[in-house]
Amino acid sequence: MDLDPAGSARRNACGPRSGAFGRPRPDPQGGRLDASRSREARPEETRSFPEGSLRIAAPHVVKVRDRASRRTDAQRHFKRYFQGGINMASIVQEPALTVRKLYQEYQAFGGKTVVLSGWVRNNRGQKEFGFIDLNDGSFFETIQVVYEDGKIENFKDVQKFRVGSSVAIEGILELTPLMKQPFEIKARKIDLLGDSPEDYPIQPKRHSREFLRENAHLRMRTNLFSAVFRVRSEVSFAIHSFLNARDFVYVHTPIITGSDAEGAGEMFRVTTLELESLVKSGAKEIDFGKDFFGKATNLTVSGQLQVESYAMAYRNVYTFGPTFRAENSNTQRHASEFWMIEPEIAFADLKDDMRLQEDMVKYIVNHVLTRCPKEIEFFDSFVEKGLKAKLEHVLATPFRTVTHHDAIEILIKSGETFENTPVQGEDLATEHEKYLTRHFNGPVFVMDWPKDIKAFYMRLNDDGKTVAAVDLLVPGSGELCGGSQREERLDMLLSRMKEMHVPEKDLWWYLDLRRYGGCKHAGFGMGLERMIMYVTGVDNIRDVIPFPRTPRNCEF
RNA sequence: GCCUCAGUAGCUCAGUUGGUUAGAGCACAUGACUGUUAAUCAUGGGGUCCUAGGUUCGAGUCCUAGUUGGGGCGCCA
Repeated sequence: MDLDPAGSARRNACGPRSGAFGRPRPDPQGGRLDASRSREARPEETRSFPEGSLRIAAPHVVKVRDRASRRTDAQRHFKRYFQGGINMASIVQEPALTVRKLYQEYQAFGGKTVVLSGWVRNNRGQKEFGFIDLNDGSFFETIQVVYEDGKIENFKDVQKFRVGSSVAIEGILELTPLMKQPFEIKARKIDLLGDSPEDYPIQPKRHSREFLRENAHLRMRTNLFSAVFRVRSEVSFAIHSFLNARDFVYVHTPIITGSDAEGAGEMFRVTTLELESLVKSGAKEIDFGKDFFGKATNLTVSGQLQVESYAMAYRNVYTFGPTFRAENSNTQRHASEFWMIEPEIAFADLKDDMRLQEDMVKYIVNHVLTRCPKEIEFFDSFVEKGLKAKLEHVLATPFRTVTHHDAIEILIKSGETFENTPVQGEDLATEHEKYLTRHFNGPVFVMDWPKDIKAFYMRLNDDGKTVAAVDLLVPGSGELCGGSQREERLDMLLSRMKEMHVPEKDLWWYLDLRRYGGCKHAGFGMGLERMIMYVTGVDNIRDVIPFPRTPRNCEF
């Protein structure tokens, strides 16, 4: 039994990650680095890190200094929840050194030996030396590795390492305050782990988005998509952390549904019936009683109805998962499979719902600006000029609100010539949304929609003509969120369902929510991909979802 | 689903009113180069011009159909 976390970390670090070089080297500096402290340190703190306390063990392994700081964050976390009896050292693995960590704390690593693994983004060989731009996936930026003839054993081979190859590198980190990059690695050893032959499609040059879409399994190795999908991860995390901090309960609503009354569009049929043999047997009708669930089933188009039932028990809840629409939509803003966040709040009205939307959007924007500054900088320069200023403006400004009636008035009085003439009581066309977001110069809520163009579950306003629905429009992504206060009055809900030909028998359980302890409540759906498009400036949904599914496209 | 534009080297593209052997940059290969950073320079290899049919003495170029991709609209998040 090994109760020494540092010792364990040392062994772990010499495992698969440093496998390229076998055993760890003896400590060249004979020193140690305070692991726990450096992990917590923010860059500005790191700069004033006392030089004397820095010592290093095996090349990239950070050891600890005293008993108080002997545990890593993860170990302390475990300790807090599982007091006693647990062997932390056997569970917690010291994370490998990454390029991200070096960029955060490079001052502290000056002159130290480091070990990295990653992929060659570019290799510029010259007669007696050369430069590899290494990206290890942990950080947007590459790190420059300098190799010299005589300083490494396999100079001639390394010169030939091609773009895309995976390599392991050992070398000394040198601070280079006068160069383009603040530091670089002087290599002592470079090993090829995986070659990348000359037909590797991703080259250090501009590729079209269309080409990269057809290489969706490789495109995240480019600057653009590396940035997009890291932001996607951060946006997702921000959503959970925003709602979790407000004590929302995360509900996993079903993917397969037996109801086709969700009313959000065409659905994908789920079946185990053997369609070929049905066709061959010449069957005129399909007996869904013989299907897997004993009834016709589909992929969900929304978890809203189910999550409403959880809101009637937990008060504040949300779903966050994939959603499927079989619409034959061919636009930059639609996909057949996408991710949606659907918060639902009890004892709340439309105003509360709008406040939540605004807070959530701002929280996400702030999180991405804080956590992905390099990525945002890149989007600002190469994707959407002025993106950063746009996002900062979003944070600084309250969202505007307009009723549907007033929005139509604005359009009518705008003097613009629209292809679709704006008419009171009718829906907004895409060109109308675009005009409104320009007019208000940022996100705008459009509320109180005509009841005939909205869903049956939306609460009828006192005017009897409109419902308490709201769309949040943003420049570029169009409708980012769509929400409403729900109709909690059973009689009103029933008459609306009758009006709109929604079958009561499938939704008996939904109606029960109004019968037993019903209360006013509201919620909304946010398209994850539309949020990502908004914060990155990337204008095609197919470029913000890892493997996009659209009509006639299900490759990968 | 409707409208529209495009498909030429591994990638990004040029290719004139139809005319001889279809070009460039990057990538790749070989060489040069003592600090490059989408390095640079020299040399070289690399093409079913999306597919099928048609017009023509002759088609990368014109016509028809198909196919794949882009953009706009509708449906929505």
